[in-house]
Amino acid sequence: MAATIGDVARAAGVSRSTVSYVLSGKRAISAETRERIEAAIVELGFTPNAGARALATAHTSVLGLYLQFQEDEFAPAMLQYVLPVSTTARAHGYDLLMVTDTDLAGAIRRTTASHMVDGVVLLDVTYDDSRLAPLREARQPAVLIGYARDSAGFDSYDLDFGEAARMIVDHLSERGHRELILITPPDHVADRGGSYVWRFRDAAFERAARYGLRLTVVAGDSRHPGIEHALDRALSDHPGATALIVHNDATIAALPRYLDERGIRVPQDLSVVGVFSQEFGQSFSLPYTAVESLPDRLGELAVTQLVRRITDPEAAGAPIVRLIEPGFSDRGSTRAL
Amino acid sequence: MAATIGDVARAAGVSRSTVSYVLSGKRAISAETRERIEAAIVELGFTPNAGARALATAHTSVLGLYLQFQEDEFAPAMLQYVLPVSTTARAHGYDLLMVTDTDLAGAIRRTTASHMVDGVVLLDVTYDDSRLAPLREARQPAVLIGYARDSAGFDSYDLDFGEAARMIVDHLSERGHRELILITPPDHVADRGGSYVWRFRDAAFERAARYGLRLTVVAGDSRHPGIEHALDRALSDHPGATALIVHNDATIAALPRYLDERGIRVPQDLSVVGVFSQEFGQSFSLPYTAVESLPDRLGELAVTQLVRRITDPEAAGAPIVRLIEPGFSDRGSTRAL
DNA sequence: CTGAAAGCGCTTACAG
DNA sequence: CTGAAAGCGCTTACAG
Repeated sequence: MAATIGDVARAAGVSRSTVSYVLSGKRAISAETRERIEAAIVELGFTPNAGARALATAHTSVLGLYLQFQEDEFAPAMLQYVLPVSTTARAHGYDLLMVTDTDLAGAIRRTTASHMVDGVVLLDVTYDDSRLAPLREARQPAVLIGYARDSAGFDSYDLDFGEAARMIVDHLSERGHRELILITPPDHVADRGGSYVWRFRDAAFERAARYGLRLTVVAGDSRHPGIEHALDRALSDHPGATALIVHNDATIAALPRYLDERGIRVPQDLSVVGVFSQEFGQSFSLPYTAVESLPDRLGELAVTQLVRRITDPEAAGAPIVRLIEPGFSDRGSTRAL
Repeated sequence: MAATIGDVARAAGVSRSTVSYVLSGKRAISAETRERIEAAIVELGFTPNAGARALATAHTSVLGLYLQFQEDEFAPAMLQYVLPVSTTARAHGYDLLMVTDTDLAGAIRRTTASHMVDGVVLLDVTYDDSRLAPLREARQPAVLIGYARDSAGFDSYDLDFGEAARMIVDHLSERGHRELILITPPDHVADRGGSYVWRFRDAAFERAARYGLRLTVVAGDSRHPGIEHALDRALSDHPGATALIVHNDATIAALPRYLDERGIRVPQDLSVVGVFSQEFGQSFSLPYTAVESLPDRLGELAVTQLVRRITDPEAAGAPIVRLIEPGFSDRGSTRAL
């Protein structure tokens, strides 16, 4: 069987506590003793047992990442958040328990109550998220990626979708556009509490009104051919529109082909601005100017804050609600009129 | 603090072992005693501590899922495997530790040696995979998704890419095509040991030769505009080709738009067959007939076998190398000549 | 600078 | 049908 700390102690001729202190560095050890112990560790291939350590210290060095894949959502967008969370967690010495149960609230209860994780990262948070209740019962701190009505007790990070909308409307207004179409995520996303839908939309309306622009909103779809139908409807009902704002992953991914098929040239016939990340744009070869959604940055900030709250709750202070300013990437898909 | 088994025992007026046996069901307990204990469990909100349980039983009910995101690979394809692995693991009572360290071999060593996981799922396995060495040292069983030169000691599951190629060539041959183009994954994928590249290609060649068909192979790219260049080259160098076989995620995802732009109609001007999963086809709205890569099935089979090997090594028998027959989904993108 | 011992919260032979 | 006790492999006050 695998070597234990006792085996190492015996081989090095010291007590188990001394081995433990060499491992943790929590007390001064003489050079010779340390060397003997380190040699024994290497020799025996000793690695501390994680369960034993967790039991003794009451922490696991594991973070829980909870996410669900909605049947009606566009899956490829999700992965962008998983990787930076994982990478940042490791950079801080944490591993990641990835939980995708259908009953996420139950899974949160189960994994936090059994002390499998030191902290929780909740992805794709909705406005009245049912997963927050079990999270409030948990002993572990949590960070939300997304925006909830009541995030009391949790740090939360999200893109500033209001600002994203304003940036786009400003950009189009400056370029002389007076009639805009906005494709939003499908209605069921808003119904489910995806607040980015209305935060973006309301800000776009407000800004358009300020400039006296006409803004038409059409809910997109997440599946073919609903995507194309929504676009057809939007464009044929508003032949005067000169710019299309797309706040919908599935639609923007399908857009290049759609426009090619309809013979609509960008930006000559129509200006296009999207909301998506650098990487998403790359995966789908999207040639559109975009407000960038920065999943890397959100993931990193969220995990870093969570780790701070785990390791030094005092220093972490009161919970934060942080809205990140989007990036902007001009790919030349908007025309000056 | 959280309730322990001792608190439950005290509340129910029994010993800790009796509580434990109620939990595990490993011995008969009188109805009254059980009821009292169950009431106490609910009352105190008791959930066993996972670390303590792992220490006592030497198993964690956690599987490790190890994967890396190559800079030059097409990320959206990866997620398809993660979800079925996660779902199947939960169905068997296991949680998932998702590990994405750059140094995966080191991460495998670390997580297996510290006994954080009961078993290992390795994704995207290459022909001479450097992660197999640390896996051989591990006490835990492992399952490979992919195909390695020497998978001794591990169960492994992969799509039968040879059969996939034969299915496609047969299909095109039956429909009268005599000159075919095959777009493969980029060279670096094969260089890295992605054996599906040559298993597919060699079988395609062999089959084409049998029928006396002409088959031209062109390595695709994973990024825009290399994707388009490869397609341009392939099509202009072989104007007589009537069918395109695409064994490359990034290329097939970009293909609808590419063909639209070039004014090439499918299947009138060109027949197209791809290799991709149902879900991938859906995400990218791909209108092409395809041999299906069945990530759901592979993930499920792999995890089920891994769990069997963990729980009942005798019954699991000798390690398996299993190549799964692909699905076939005719979307009408091939023409009879 | 180092050791002996208690304790973390479970499970499971051993006894009755 | 149930209990007392040992043990899993660590960490960390307590002592010297």
